[in-house]
Order: sequence, then structure tokens, then C-alpha cells
Amino acid sequence: MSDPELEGVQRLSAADLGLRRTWQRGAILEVLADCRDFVSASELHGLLSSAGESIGLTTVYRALRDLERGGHVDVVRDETGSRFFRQRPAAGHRHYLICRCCGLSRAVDTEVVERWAEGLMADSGFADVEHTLELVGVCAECSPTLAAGEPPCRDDARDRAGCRDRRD
Amino acid sequence: MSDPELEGVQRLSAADLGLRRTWQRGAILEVLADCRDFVSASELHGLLSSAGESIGLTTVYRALRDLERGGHVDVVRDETGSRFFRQRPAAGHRHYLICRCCGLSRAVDTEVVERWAEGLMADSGFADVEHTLELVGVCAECSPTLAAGEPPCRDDARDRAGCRDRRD
DNA sequence: TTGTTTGCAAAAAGTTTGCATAATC
DNA sequence: GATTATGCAAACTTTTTGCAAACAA
Repeated sequence: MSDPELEGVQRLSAADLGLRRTWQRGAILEVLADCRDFVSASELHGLLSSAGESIGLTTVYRALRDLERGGHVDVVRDETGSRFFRQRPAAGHRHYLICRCCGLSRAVDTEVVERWAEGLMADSGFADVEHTLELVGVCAECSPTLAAGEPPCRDDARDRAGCRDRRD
Repeated sequence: MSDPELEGVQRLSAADLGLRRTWQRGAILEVLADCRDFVSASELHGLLSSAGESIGLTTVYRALRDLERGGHVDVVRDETGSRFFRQRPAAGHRHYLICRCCGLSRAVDTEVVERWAEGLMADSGFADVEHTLELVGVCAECSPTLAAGEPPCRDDARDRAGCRDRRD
């Protein structure tokens, strides 16, 4: 397979979420499944527009909210607090290492962290512990660019909106 | 000592940050140092008002921004994206386990995670990796309350604004 | 004096809500 | 036919910015 990281990502249907099927939700789920990297609500909205689907931004937000409730997307935040969504691989809970320059996301092995968090729950007296781990850095491809003294290519990060495959 | 978790927390002065001393900054730093748990900008602003210090909310935001830049506060987000600040113990980078019910925060040993993150940086080809780890759960004190079927006491969490010592 | 800081008001950004209309089950 | 979803506009929250006046060094 060409994309091990996305193994297990499959088309969801509204029915899977216990919701009514509308063409809007169908379109949203389809575009989301095609996205390799994280997208924000408005990026997703833009992608839908580009695809010729005119869907209200509100509807996109509501769909993402429902997906989040159902645990079907991973959510990360950037430093401004806005959220980015990515359909979750079948395996479940995952964490990503994200390039602050180009937006590339890569799933990382977080077994160590997961086990640690479980132990923590037992030791601390806390129940129902959920964890969020955000890892941002500069990927190998971007490092030379940054080292060359160019300003952070944050704008390039918006290329995520294009959902192009940034993997080698 | 009665509060091992806060060992190393000390009064900062504006001078430590390379900034001019104003009574506003002094008051902000003092109230922040007295806070046991995380506070939001507006909570801090409210505390200052209660203390008789009339300081603009903008000023509070700017002070927190400067503290963050200088690495003098730990910052966490709640699920709505708002930020909460806490003066960082002298030891440096720390993570907290926070009760989603009452807002109690407890520093946790994250050495495992720190080492894992360092290894990750070496393996992944990513440079300059920063990590944020958020752990929320329900503390032992709140668990019975929740188990009793009462609604999450999220409003109580606003008691953090009172900076009362919620530790035993 | 000179550059920094303050505080107000206004802007900005992201997200949510109200409500009438439209579609699904 | 009853319920749920949509979409527009408006509200909302948190945070940032512009700018003139006040202040620290």
C-alpha cells in the first residue's frame, strides 16, 4: 500500500453516525476522507466550494462537531486556538507530529504515552482521564528553508487546504 | 512545606522579564503568584478588580503574553479554546492533570513523556519539536459527586477565579 | 527627554445560536 | 407527517490592534 499511515481510513456515511443522510454531509465526509492533512472548518468549506458544492459554513461546523462527538476525527489546535480536523484511522486514538512550516502531519507511535497515561490515571486518583498531545516541529523538508534564514513559511501551511499529498 | 507542588514558585518582578516596572505589572505578577490553579485572563482581571486594582483587560493580556514569551507561565486550554495560565515553578517545563469538574490542577511527573519526545525528535527528522500535553479528568473529590448523577460542576470550576487552595 | 506602557474602543477570528425553510425518515 | 437538517444572519467569546495620553528610565 502506498500510504501506511492512512490504513484504515475509510468512507464514513451519515448512517454510521446515527444521523440522517443528506448530500451535504455526504460531501463533507467525502472531502474529509480525501484529505491527507488536517483541515480547519473554513478550509474544508473552501474545498467544498472548489469542488462545486455550495454548503453553509454552519453546516460544516455542525458536521465536524458531530464527527468529534462520535470520535471519528482527531482534533488539534494551532497556537491561535483554531482547530484542525482529520478523519481518524480505524485503529482509534492517535497523535500527530505536525510541521509548523508546511503543515505536514505524521502519525507517531504514542504507545509509551498511552501506557504512561493509563498508569497515571491509576496513581492519581483521577478518573476518566483524557489526554491531548500536540507535537509541532519543523520537518526535514522545511528545515533547510528555515535555516537559510527565510521567514517561516506559515502561509504555505495554508496549502493544507489543497489536501495535496505532501508525503514522499 | 505544605505545598510541595509549588516549590520554586517565587515572586517575579518586571525587571526579570526585561520590562519596565509599572504598578500594573507588579499587581498582575503578585496575584498570579498567589494563584494555586490556572486562571484565565479575565479571571485574573476579575481578581485584580476584587483586590481593588483597576487594570485594563488589555494590559492583563499583554502581561500574560510577555510572561508566555519569557517562558514564565504554563498555558493550557480548555475545550472551548480559551487559555489558562499558571506561573511556572522554577524547575521549568511542566504538565498538569486538571479536574474538569472543579478545576484542581496537579503537576505530574512527565519524565517519560519528555524523554520519549526527545527520542521522537531524533527519529523523525523533525527539528525544533515542541510538545503540549493536556490531561483532564475528574479528581477523587469530584468523582463521587459525578457518580451521584449530578451534572458536571463546570460552574464550580469558575471557583478557580477565587484562587482558593483546593488541595488537601 | 525618549521610548515604553497603559487603557479605551474597535476590530478580528473562530465558533455557535435563532429561526424559517427544506429535506429525510 | 413528524422530526431533523440546512443556511442565513446575527450573536458571542476570546484575543489583538490603533492610538493618544501617562509614565518609567
